[in-house]
Amino acid sequence: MMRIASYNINGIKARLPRLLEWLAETRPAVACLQEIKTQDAGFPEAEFTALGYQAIWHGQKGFNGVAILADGTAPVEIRRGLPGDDADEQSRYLEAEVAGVRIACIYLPNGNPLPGPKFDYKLAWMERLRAHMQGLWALEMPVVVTGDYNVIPFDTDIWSPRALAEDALMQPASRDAYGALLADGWTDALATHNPAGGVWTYWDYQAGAWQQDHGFRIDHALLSPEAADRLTACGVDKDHRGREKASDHAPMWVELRGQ
DNA sequence: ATGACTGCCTCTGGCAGA
Repeated sequence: MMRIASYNINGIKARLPRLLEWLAETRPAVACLQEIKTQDAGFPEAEFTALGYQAIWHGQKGFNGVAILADGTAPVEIRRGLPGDDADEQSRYLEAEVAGVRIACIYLPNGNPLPGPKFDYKLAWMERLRAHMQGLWALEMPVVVTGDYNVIPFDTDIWSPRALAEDALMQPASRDAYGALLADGWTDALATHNPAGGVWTYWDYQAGAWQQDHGFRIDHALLSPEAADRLTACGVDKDHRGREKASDHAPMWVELRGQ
């Protein structure tokens, strides 16, 4: 069994005690982190080494930033940065191989406000992602593309579709771009195992969203057929959202048979 | 309801997040 988790931690410096606690308690084989919000030099590598995890990371000053941690082994880095735009300097993509599984850690652009350049960037980024994922598909190996997609795929993925109807996370263009990935054949693990929806990975800090369970699902794991064939379980570590100084996201994970 | 929180770097207020 191999558990691969994704966690938008909203600042690795502010979150480090919670993050180390989660790793120690749940011990995923692989942890994909988003929004580390630090430059490369500020990444707390030693803290993870002490826990038995080896890491690669792609940081950026103040915003964004992604990392991949592996338990007891070094993630073999394949790529940093999403291809398709040489002018894109935002740290949102990191790809590695761990135990025969290709793992892509993504932090897809939020896209607000819209219309405007940020929403255009989001849609362009999603087109680039689709093109790159078609190359991953062709590898015919287990591939897991996981992270913060910043897309609420269906109305059943939010407590109130009307609440975010005007938001970039729910725009038809955002959903269509996500739907194109599903049409290409990628398996949305959480959606497949929870066809009725109602599973959240994010609760806003504001307006008592957590207390009222006003959440939605934007953190996803898309699996190639070779990975989907090995999918035995998936879930959300919801209780970690309710802890002191928590991220506004909860970790989500998939379990693959073997290795 | 121009609302609400939180983190970052710091022009300690403005930006970004979702």
